[in-house]
Amino acid sequence: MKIDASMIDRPTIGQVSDLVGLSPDTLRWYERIGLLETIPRDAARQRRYRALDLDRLELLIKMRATGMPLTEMHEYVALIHGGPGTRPDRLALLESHRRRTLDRIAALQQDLVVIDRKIDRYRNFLEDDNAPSHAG
Amino acid sequence: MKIDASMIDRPTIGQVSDLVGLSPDTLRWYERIGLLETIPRDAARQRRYRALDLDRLELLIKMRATGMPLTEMHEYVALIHGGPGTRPDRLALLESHRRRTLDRIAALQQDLVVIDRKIDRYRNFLEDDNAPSHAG
DNA sequence: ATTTGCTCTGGAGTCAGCTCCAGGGGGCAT
DNA sequence: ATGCCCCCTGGAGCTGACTCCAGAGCAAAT
Repeated sequence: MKIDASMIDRPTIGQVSDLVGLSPDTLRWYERIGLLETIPRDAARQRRYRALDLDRLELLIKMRATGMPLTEMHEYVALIHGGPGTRPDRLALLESHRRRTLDRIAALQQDLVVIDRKIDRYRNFLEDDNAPSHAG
Repeated sequence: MKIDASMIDRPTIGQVSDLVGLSPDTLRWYERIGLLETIPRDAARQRRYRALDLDRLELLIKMRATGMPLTEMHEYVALIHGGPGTRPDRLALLESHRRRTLDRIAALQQDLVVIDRKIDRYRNFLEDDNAPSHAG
């Protein structure tokens, strides 16, 4: 196999999959539903991802990881398609997502308090089992 | 309607729903799949939740809120059914969930970094738009 | 006595987000 | 030229977690 620039710069779907941790099926599916642009194909009609596709993908993955629903990612992509004039809207969308994520982190910490209380109760049970009554 | 102790101590499904924020359908469904014990019924065959049902429910809700899948909640309930001898296992389950939740919080914060970078880029775009070149 | 409102059961439907599959290449190692 | 491995498309299938519905009961209000 001859090595050319496209091999280095333009990974195939399997390489991207290994790189970012999404399955090839998921990558194809993101493209189908319009989260990614149509990825350019090589002579054999196989996908070759460009740097800009990977950049978009990185952001999408972080959005997903922080719990943004696909519908909202769709909105974001639609704004991109709307051109530079939509930058304030994109900023607003990201800022509001950021706020929500911080709120969710705070909520998680609160929820953990209840679980921690339960953990403490179980720890006490176990202590009592090991030292049933040192005054008996 | 005569007010008796059961009205105060034993809320109906609607009252519990208002209290905890799960729909009556979801409460019935949690019972069906065995996350909650069979709730005792009153003379009219309607559910009357006891304090211990509500305690369990509170924990389940916090488990869900912190992302524990139903299957693992099932395991926890199965351990309860296994009697006091399973307390070490229940503790282990809760502790491992606690760890995972802390890890997830850390991951969320990391993921936000990428989003924050994007936000900064958009902020810079907007600044440039407002003051295109102060040396022009 | 009829309407209103909550509840019941059991089963079906929904939605998000993937995941799998059939049927068909291309390219390279043996 | 025969595997083998990865890739293609389009559509179907799956899982988790609910959510809705039909058909019925009881009880307080009008």
